[in-house]
Amino acid sequence: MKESTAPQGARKRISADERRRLLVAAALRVMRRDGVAAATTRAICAEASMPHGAFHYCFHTKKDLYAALLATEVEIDLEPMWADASPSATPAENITTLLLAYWAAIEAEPDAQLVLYELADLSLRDPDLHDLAEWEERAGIDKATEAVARLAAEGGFTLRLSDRAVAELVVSMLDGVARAWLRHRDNDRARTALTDFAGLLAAQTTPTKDTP
Amino acid sequence: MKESTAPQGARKRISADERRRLLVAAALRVMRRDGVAAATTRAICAEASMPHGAFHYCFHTKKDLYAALLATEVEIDLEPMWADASPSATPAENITTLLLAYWAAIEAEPDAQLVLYELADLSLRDPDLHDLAEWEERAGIDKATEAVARLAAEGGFTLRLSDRAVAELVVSMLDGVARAWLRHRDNDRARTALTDFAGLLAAQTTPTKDTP
DNA sequence: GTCTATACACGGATAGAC
DNA sequence: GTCTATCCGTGTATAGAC
Repeated sequence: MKESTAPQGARKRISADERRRLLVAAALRVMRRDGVAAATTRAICAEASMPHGAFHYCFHTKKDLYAALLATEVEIDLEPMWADASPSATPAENITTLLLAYWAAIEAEPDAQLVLYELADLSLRDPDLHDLAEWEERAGIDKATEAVARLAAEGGFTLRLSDRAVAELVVSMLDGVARAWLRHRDNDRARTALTDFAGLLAAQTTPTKDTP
Repeated sequence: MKESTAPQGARKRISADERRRLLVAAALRVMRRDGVAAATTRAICAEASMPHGAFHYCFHTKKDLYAALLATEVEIDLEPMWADASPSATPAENITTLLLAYWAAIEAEPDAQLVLYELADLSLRDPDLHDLAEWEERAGIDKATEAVARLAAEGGFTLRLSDRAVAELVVSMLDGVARAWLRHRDNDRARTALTDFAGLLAAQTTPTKDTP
């Protein structure tokens, strides 16, 4: 109670909220290293240097941890990738550049990506987690839609399909290519596929008439 | 040893090979119904009306069952789908028709598809299963490549990209769309995406000059 | 409020009976 | 060759100590 008198009394005393944060981080490390299946409550607590019992004090059920992970899950930040896009390049070049920039982020952290997919699979079976995954997907499509709109605007072209339709195709294609890559691990094949796909999209563009 | 004398002795006597077959079938049923995670050795044996011990007598380890499943895994039969393709239709129409026909097969058995994906995820983590999954993928691409070639020939057009490149894109896109659909379960969205994609491919075609 | 030790259930695997 | 009883490890949850 006497919060001002005994600073050393807080030696091991951590708030439940902080513990949750630590456990989520530890869980992610274990999952990336050994897979989602290996991320048992015991393994996670060991990783976080906590007693086993701490887990259920913080999360009550393991599903809650999954939910926290799905909510926390880091999205790839598109912002720095726009640096490579240029108004002087052709639509095909700009689309390819952005697609490959995004791909590089995936390729750089394959384990993180795999965890994402394993969690996604989990959420497909569990009704409680399903809503969360669906929401997450909507957010991804929305973000992609914005990116498509911005790319068209900055690149000076318009697409035959709606921004949203293109975004859906892009997200699905990236998902499919990423999963295929996790199997064959052939960087060139993945990049070639995305470049080919960019070509397909570029063929749907017409230049905006503001530079006659 | 006396194989000719005691027919009634075979009352409950089943060959190990036959048992394996039965267990694989039972495993698939359980997995489709309750998910791969719920397909424990006990649950599988119960489904097959066998004693628990029978499992390890037939498979020695559970991983062997996974391997058997990945090898057995049914592929979607393309053959009947060609019926709908017609030489008089446009390339766009023919591509769309075939893509949607394939999609219908996936949509008709969502649970089977989910199991396929769950097993695929498993194989990504396990080095022993990885090779098997990779081989399976090659086979899928090969089959798709043939289908693309046949479609181009029968539809009377050629594609700007190689048959194989197109096949890779198609397989990845189908994979991505299928997984997205497993989340949102919106049939229209999936069909629209595939139709849009077919349009992208159709734009890459030029008619073969044999009907001047 | 924070933490630990323990109970309980279950899955995979095996030794040994039939 | 077929099957049963049992072991060991592991995951989840809780009762109760600090």
